[in-house]
Amino acid sequence: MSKTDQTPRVHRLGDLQLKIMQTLWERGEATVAQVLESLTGPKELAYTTIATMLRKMEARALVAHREEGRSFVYRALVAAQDVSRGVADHLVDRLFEGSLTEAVNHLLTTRDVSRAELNELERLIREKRRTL
Amino acid sequence: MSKTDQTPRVHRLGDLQLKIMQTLWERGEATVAQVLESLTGPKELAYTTIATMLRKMEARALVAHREEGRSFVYRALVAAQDVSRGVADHLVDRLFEGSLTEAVNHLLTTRDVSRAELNELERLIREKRRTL
DNA sequence: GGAGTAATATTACCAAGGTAGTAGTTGTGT
DNA sequence: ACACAACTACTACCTTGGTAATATTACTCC
Repeated sequence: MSKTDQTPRVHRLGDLQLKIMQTLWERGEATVAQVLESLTGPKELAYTTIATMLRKMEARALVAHREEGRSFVYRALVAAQDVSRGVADHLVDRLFEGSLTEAVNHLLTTRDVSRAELNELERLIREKRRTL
Repeated sequence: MSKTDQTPRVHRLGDLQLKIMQTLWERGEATVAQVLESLTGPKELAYTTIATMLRKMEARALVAHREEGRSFVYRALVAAQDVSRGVADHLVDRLFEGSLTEAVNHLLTTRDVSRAELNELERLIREKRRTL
């Protein structure tokens, strides 16, 4: 680790942070304005809110920017996979003591699941088994 | 809603809060000292840390207490199911746009899964299908 | 060159989680 | 009665996420 630790704790990203990351993952790069645009939702956020958040995220090494004219073009520094993995693992550990089957079981019993989804899940399992 | 809203946002419980809740769920009731005892881990927390946290949680209507002698005996006010459901749902929505199969797929591909677990998962799916 | 505008920079606030010290209270044993 | 131990109450502080206003800078267009 060269400078100030690095290695951001990828789990525990806030909701807004996640949404911003998702925009960056989708588009590869985005300016503040573009991130703001992509954030459709009930509540319209202020331009500076996004800008501030991005700067905070840069301080945590989640994103980086390059300058293009007078604008900053941000990109993600962490992969979507790493984040989902971090968040999901953290949750499985916290709630189900690391048991994957417990977690899936919970999802199956508390959510509405269609027959088609069940089929899809079985397909995924069979596929996974083949790679084992 | 009679007083100050009620209805705690059960997702977004902190790590410590979750651990405390789990102790309460397991034991039904517990004093501060008992919660502290049950929190084995690398870092020893101070007695007052637990006490303060419990008071904050009571303010958020996550727990309640009764007095027994000079001690407070706390109990959970929200069910384990509700919390895991809230947390898990929130995560599936945030990360996988509500897609259960996406979520499970992610778990399967990023984690080590044993053959036995895969079998168990298939069993769960078959069982779920029967109740549909 | 001055007005307007689009960006970033700075600053501020609030809420919540986490952590804990200190102060006050009260029961208990000698 | 008095010290001690066990508790709660109060206070404080730090961090992070979230939200945004205000200030500054710089480009662009008459």
